[in-house]
Amino acid sequence: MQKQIASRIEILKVSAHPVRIAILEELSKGVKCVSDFEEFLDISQPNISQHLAALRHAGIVDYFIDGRLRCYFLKNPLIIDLLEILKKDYPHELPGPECCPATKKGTYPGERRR
Amino acid sequence: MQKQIASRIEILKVSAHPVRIAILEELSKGVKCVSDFEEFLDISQPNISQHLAALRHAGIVDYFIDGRLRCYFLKNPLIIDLLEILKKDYPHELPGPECCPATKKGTYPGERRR
DNA sequence: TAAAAATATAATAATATTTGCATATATGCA
DNA sequence: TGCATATATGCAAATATTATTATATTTTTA
Repeated sequence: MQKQIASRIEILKVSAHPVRIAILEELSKGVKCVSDFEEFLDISQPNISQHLAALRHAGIVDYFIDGRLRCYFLKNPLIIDLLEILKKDYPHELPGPECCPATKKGTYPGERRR
Repeated sequence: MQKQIASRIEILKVSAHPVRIAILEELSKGVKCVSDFEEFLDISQPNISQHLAALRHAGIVDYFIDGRLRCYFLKNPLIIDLLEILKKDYPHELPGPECCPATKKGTYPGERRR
């Protein structure tokens, strides 16, 4: 596996958490400071800071300082595409192989001894 | 958070593992049975089965049976888009807010007391 | 029918993640 | 300077994930 893929899997892993997705969704709309998140996330301030720290350490977000506010913003462009996938409509499952998945039996298409 | 989003975050979470991404990448090329995975994944057979079980339980893959082979295939269409994101080229970071992130100082754009 | 092949399951141990709570730091203001 | 505000950090407990090992199940073949 390439290194780049590995680091992107790490990005996925860090993002794949309900609170962190909610944070990222908000940040996709614009800059937000920590107490903004307190208004709509039903978790403690330290916990919010911890999630933000995880996102920061993964290079997903960054912040600038305004007085005592930390103003967070999105940094990693992959996140935009990821958020899109979460909202996209997928009307059907993928088409199964042309065997008979209904019966759960079929013929393996690969080269294989029996 | 909507239920659908929550279940998709679960899909992400299950997928965000190097071995499971390698499995999904292979399955995106076509049906594969468990011993096919043994040929290029450097982990034990039981561990492969466990990863496949995790993917099955999440509704990401399914299988049909051919004799003693279990022929796995991709089921969830979101995975195709996810794999694409992992390979896509992202040449730059997202443009920062129009303040001065270089100095890490700036002015919070939201409505807030100081 | 017994053995082999392909795969799954179960139990365990090691490790990582998550949260809660207490406390620390830094800034602005009286 | 001292206090309030905004946020971060450290640590412990609870929980979840991962890999390992042993064993079970199913199907084919001899």
